[in-house]
Amino acid sequence: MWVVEKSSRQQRPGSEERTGEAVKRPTIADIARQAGLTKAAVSFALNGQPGVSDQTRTRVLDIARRIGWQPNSAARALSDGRAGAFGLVVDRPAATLGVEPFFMQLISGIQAELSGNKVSLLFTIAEDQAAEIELYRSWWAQRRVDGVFVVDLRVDDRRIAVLEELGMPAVVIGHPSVAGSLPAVWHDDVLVTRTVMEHLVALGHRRIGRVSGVPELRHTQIRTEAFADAAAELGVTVVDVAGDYTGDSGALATEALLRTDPRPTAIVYDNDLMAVSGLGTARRLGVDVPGEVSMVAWEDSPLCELVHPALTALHRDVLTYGMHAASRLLDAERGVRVGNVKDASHELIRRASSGVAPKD
Amino acid sequence: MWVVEKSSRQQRPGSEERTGEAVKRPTIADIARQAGLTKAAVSFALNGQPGVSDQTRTRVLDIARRIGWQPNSAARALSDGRAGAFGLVVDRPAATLGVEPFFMQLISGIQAELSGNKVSLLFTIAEDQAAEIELYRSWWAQRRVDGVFVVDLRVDDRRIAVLEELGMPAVVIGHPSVAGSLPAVWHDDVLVTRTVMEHLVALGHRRIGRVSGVPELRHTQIRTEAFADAAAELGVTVVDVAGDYTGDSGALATEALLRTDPRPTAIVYDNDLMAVSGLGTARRLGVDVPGEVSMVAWEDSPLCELVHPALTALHRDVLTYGMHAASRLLDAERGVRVGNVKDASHELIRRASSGVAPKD
DNA sequence: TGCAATCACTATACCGGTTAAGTGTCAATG
DNA sequence: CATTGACACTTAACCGGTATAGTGATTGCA
Repeated sequence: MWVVEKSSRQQRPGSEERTGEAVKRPTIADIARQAGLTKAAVSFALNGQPGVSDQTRTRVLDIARRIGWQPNSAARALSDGRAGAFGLVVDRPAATLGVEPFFMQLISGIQAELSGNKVSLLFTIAEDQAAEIELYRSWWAQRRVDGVFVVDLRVDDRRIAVLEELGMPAVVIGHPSVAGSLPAVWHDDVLVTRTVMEHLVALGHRRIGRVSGVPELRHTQIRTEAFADAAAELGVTVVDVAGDYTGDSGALATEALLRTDPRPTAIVYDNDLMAVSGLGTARRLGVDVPGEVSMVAWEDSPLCELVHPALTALHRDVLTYGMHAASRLLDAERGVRVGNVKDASHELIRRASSGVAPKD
Repeated sequence: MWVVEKSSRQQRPGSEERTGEAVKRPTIADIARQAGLTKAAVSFALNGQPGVSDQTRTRVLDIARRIGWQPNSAARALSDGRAGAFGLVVDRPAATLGVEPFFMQLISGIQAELSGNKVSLLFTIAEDQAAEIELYRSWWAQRRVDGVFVVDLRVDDRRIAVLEELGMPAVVIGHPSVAGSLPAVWHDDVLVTRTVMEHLVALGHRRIGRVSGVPELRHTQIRTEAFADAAAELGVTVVDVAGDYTGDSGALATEALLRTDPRPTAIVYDNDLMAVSGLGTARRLGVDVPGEVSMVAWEDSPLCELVHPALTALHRDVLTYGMHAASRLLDAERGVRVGNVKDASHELIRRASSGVAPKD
């Protein structure tokens, strides 16, 4: 229920032309008139094109600056056939979306790279993958974007084929193995898995629990395999339980793991929220962390430092990740052949939640 | 450091025209040719304009559907003078940004309303308010957006005057008192403050601590005043300490409050993160929650349910909030006189962290 | 001194839509 | 039977940029 109050402002965009100069935005025709030139000459001057004298160019630039001219994006887009914008669509339940700092940081990074290139970012949250694909088709047909960033790769991802079919420039933020012919910016999760496992094994852990993210995501699958491989090589055991990134699932999974016999002496969580929840669950069940069970979160956030004991976590520089993705997409859109980029791996930040394994 | 791998895909947008039909997107000229009509007639048919027979209209629509025509957004924008996009800029340190689900939910809501109207959302994270203002000017000069959503109102907010000067349609998501002539969508924080205070006073609390957000934000100021007023009316004491939404500040503020003598028996936090951190701090100091101190978070999130004891929190429907804001901006942009909208207030969700005040 | 090349522009068309004004055809009407 | 008007279109201009093909004046060189 919402209440409409007193009307306040009169906002009539259509009336701009009538009220005169105040809101009217200048065009190159205005500059041309003031400079006594044609539109073409002004365009040459503004774009550093040859065809005008230095003196004229300076005069044109001065006028442009004085009257605050900026190119009309629609006119330019129509003329040179590029929208000057990239798209990013996320489809995830809103519940898990907001809690993770990942997307905000990613967007910060993307933006940092794009703003210097006068490219904007269209950001949307879609209902499901079908809606996301429809959006791609429609953006492309309408020439609303020049390319897109693809996140949250699925094991069998329908988006890739669609983007390939459309011939739409795109950069995959995720593992190249399911990126088809699209360039990918990615982390080596296999390597990171080894890092975590070695850390835990060095502390004496021999039975390790893992609470995964949703199995449909490709990176979950990759990590699951990597944990199994690392366990085999290091001669230890890994017990997998599937979560879905929510606190609830983290709690349930933790409870299940803590009830197994023998109980794992360490648990790795696929995100910070499940780890925090797992920590609470352990306390509730009277299990000491890290005395009886060590805990590690894959993905760091302020949350990890805030709980007690503070969570050992795998940290990565998402901002830079976003910047790299953006710079790749800029290249791809400009027609540069683009390969995959492997970004720096997650770094293990040791905090209080992981320690030596308890003696039997 | 990042590694460039093998080159993968050849992506040359410029080569589309040469390679032929595969990627070429149809225009109304294509439809006109196939239908044996002029562009104008096709345009009338497509837009439900009079001037063509029903038979012709059907034929045109059939062709359009068959060849997958969608209007070129740039051409339409150039012609009718509207960009078909709104903007949302946030300037906050990335650290506090990501952790709060607020923006993601807000964007979800905005998007839900906009997508039905074929309007896109340009989303950007800016360095500071100056950068944000520059972005507004540039978006407007370039006609990139038809209007913007303004969030995080400051006590003395320079953005309002700029938007008014530009004559740019805008909706303020925040209190009308600093929105100038711009329409606002807002919550009645004064009312909410009373709700919280009455809840706590009913539980016997007479000395209440509050950890505020940054004082530069208008809503912080409003709440601070409201707490003081409510305290006076209810005959209790409120002790304010300023935080900055980070976990660290929440911990410090909590420690400060718990050291005062007499110590407050309840603490209200301006966001969930500081509340969670405060909870941890209390435990660290050996102060029982809610036995010795009750805690309430202003702003609910999965986090609040996840900690122990679960946090009593003020919940609001951010999705709907975003939808209302979007619908207002659509109106404003279309020239409808728009007033302020008061949205439903926060709802107090009672959980384990608040209880009766301890006896002296 | 004559012809070509260069310079600094102008004229014009185009991108893909929308829209005001004009045209030819046919049926209704006085 | 001539006039009117409605209908179903076409013509052409416009939105604000970019790009290509002229054009007149000056300069260079044989």
